[in-house]
Amino acid sequence: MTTRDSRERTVRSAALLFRERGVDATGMRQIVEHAQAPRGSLQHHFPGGKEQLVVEAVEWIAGKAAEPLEASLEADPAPPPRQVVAELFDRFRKLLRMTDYRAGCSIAAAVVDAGSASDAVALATANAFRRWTGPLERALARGGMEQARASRVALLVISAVEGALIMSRARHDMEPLDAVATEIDLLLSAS
Amino acid sequence: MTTRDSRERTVRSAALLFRERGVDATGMRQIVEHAQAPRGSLQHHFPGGKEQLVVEAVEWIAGKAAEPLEASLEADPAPPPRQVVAELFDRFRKLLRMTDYRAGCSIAAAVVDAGSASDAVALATANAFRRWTGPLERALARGGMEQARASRVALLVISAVEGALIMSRARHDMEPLDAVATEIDLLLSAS
DNA sequence: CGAGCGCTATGACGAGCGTCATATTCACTC
DNA sequence: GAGTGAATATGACGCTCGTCATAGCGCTCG
Repeated sequence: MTTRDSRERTVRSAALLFRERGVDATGMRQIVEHAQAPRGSLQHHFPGGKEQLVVEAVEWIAGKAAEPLEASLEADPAPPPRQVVAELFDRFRKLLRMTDYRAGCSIAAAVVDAGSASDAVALATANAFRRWTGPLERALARGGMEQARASRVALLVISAVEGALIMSRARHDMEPLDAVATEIDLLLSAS
Repeated sequence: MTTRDSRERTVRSAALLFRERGVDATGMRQIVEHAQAPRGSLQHHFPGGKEQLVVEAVEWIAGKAAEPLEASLEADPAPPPRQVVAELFDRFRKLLRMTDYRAGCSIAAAVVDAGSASDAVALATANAFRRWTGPLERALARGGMEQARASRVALLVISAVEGALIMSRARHDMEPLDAVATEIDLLLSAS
């Protein structure tokens, strides 16, 4: 019932707050408050403490973001890679616009703030990125791209998105993300 | 004498610590300790508090990283853009290797941790990125690339570097950075 | 010599942090 | 309806944080 809801809401709120303020600057009290969840359940649901919450938040947001990618992999008339990538950029464009350039990527935040300090977090972030590059790589290969190149291009696309997200946040404008989207599309067209 | 040294060492240490642990997780006491600088001078040298220190650290590291780019712009036999970019990747490869994948980019750390909270930091990070894209863009344009495209490609290169840095840190291996370097070089070859 | 100033030393302040110990309430089964 | 374990409430713990107030150096210049 509301019980499992409250646990899930906590994980979700953690991910949302992390991507705006960073992991370290986000306190557990703020998380449960944002989630409208009881503070008393923190030690019950997350006995592993903040580290566990960070890991679960990373996994949650990774799944959330990987869904559309995996979905388009299984779609009947498989959409061309160009379209899959374009939609990926669109989602981040919308995120930046909706939060007035305040939000970034929760996973990047976890890497920057806690990646060097906790092996568990480092592992979670590495897996999270693979959930993005994996489907993308398969989509590219199925689109006719040589396997080794598909692997590299998938890494390039995700790297470019992550980096452009940071630059657009810093500049408070969409130019980096737009420019990167344009050039990546060009690259995919020339396949 | 040692006086100005100590101030500069503090800024330098701040930048170095930020890129490993993030801005928020790095305390002022740790910074002066790392810099072997007197704690008492903090309020004297940085009356603006931690925010000022973050801004100066961002400016310092941005200059440090922009130096080679600007230098190759003024070199007599101007090196081809491909080489300039390759050397850029090499420097970050070395950084990752030397710190066992613990270090990332101080500027990215500042954006993630404090970019949304402080206008001064946001401005400093935006300017820092421009100090990288600017010379790169001019190098590309001088290499024969159309101006609008040179601007986009410069943004792509820096974005890709920043993103690959994050992914390589998370995975503790060089594959993302290597893959991105390869693909970017391919893109520049096809110019 | 001594006044002034750049720099440093030191300790305290209030706030927030993550964590824990200890109840208390709730839901559900025998 | 008693009992049982999951879920929540509450407050305190020790620690670190950024900042500040206050004082003490060491140097130069009048």
